[in-house]
Amino acid sequence: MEQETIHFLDDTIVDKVAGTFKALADPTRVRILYLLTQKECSVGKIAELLNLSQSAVSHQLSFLKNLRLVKSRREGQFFMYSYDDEHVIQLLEQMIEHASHD
Amino acid sequence: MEQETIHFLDDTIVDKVAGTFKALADPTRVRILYLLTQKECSVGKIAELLNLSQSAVSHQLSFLKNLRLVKSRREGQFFMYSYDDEHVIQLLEQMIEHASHD
DNA sequence: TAAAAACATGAGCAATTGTTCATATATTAA
DNA sequence: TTAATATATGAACAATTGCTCATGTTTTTA
Repeated sequence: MEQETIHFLDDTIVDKVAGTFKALADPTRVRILYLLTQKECSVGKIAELLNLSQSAVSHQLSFLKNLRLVKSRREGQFFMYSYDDEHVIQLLEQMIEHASHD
Repeated sequence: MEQETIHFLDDTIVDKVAGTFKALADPTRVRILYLLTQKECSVGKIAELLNLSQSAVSHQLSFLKNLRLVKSRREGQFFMYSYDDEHVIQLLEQMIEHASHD
């Protein structure tokens, strides 16, 4: 009789995994994060480049910042945003690569 | 004057990326996919092992199958499900690894 | 100091999501 | 054939999401 040992994920891990993927599961956030892989940007610049409202961008950045996927630094009247989780950015880039190849 | 060339993602790519990440953005689907990394399973077995209703599992499998992340084969009265996108499974495993390490 | 610019944030709303419940279909056993 | 088992699926419903709109805060400019 065959015995297979199955491993189950802890709730905290599952929620963290799903929660982080959720950050990548929206077109607007994908665009924002992909932009930030190329250039540190202010909120207004992101809105301009991606053709989004200032408020929408700010809300999404707030979301991403809570998950520590992006960080910001003040520069005069601007807030310059950049990514803050290289591993997650790598996963995003891998998925873009994957989605581009079929 | 500094010039930076910025690349923008096509809509179809963005939607595909976000759509695939959406599949990984729910705790139930993460559990199901992680189980399937270890063992081909019937619908009822998944429901039993993960303590979910048959209907909930079936709906989620239907969702995952539409994205070609899982496949099924008939075995008598059972439908045996397994994963069908090794690359996406790798991304899931990487995120689990990442989430486990802090 | 007053106005403008950049950003954050709460409320509200339509759209989407994940589940349950009821029921339909298909296979196997009696 | 009939009953039981395994799965699929549509409807409905509460919860969540992502946006807009209005407004608040901070910094810079006039």
